[in-house]
Amino acid sequence: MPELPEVETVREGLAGHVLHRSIVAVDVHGAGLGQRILRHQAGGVDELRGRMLGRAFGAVVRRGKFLWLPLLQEGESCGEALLAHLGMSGQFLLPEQPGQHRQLRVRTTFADGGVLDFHDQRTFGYLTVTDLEPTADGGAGGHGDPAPELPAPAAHIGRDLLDPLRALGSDGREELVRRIRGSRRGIKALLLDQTLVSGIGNIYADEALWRARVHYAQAGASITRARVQRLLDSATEVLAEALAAGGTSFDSLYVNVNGASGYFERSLEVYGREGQRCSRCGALIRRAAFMNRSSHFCPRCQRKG
DNA sequence: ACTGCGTCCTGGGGGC
DNA sequence: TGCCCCCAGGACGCAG
Repeated sequence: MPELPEVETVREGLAGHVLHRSIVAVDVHGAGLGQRILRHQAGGVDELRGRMLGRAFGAVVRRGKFLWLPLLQEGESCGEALLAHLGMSGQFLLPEQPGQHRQLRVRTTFADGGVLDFHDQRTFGYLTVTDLEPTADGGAGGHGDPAPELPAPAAHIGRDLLDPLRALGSDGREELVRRIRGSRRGIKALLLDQTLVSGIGNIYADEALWRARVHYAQAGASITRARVQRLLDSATEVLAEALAAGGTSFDSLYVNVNGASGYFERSLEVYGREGQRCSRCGALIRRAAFMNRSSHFCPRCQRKG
């Protein structure tokens, strides 16, 4: 399941291959499922083609789990970008020998004959060309951004923990801690709230909570400032380590742009390890429902205080 | 304003 | 062997 480390791995893979190549065709595959990928494009594939053909990608930018590729017209920015979200199972693939595949949904063809394919089994992902607008929070859009602009549909997304500016401490870490401690919601709901801090999904939320020894249902307002800081540090560390490993390919729905799996799954301490022993204390890892999702945790290390 | 739950979707796997 | 049901969950819309 693509979260920040997986999306960043894809961003890096795309950035090395798709820039400054003229787009000559955009085609939808898979009947209704391909159309569903374009559900946020009001004018459908016709509008998508109208805004992509003859142009080229100038960059590949990511904030949280959102990816976008600013478009160039005659080598100049045109204020528009192809916005992509991978959802649960979206994949960008750069096949050396373009062929058909059951889950191929949208194919972009470049003038040199190369293609960029978007695959998606569950079709929670989407592609849409949208206008760029200035960022409201003052920073750059995110990783890989050439300008402080965001696609309109992603403008509400918060900065992520690997954002270069956040890492420098020059922005909202204190504001984030304050907002977490001002909420009565369970801490895992706060970690997953993409408007507060983006990029964290179910796997890395569980892993960060285990590292910081925090129970998923502990109310934000009941956690000390120091513990919230430690939790954010843990989340930052696990995201960075997973990125270094190329991401987590837990259920094979995530691969990089060359079709290769990431290998962070072997480093997971709680996610998918129900019934196995906690590496820290030996207690049996449990799985429990929270927010209609599975939460994996150590009942001894992570107690609700 | 804030919170939480239902919905979308496919394929793999377990149970009978 | 085959079939049915459940489960995985990111983001958003809506109800209370």
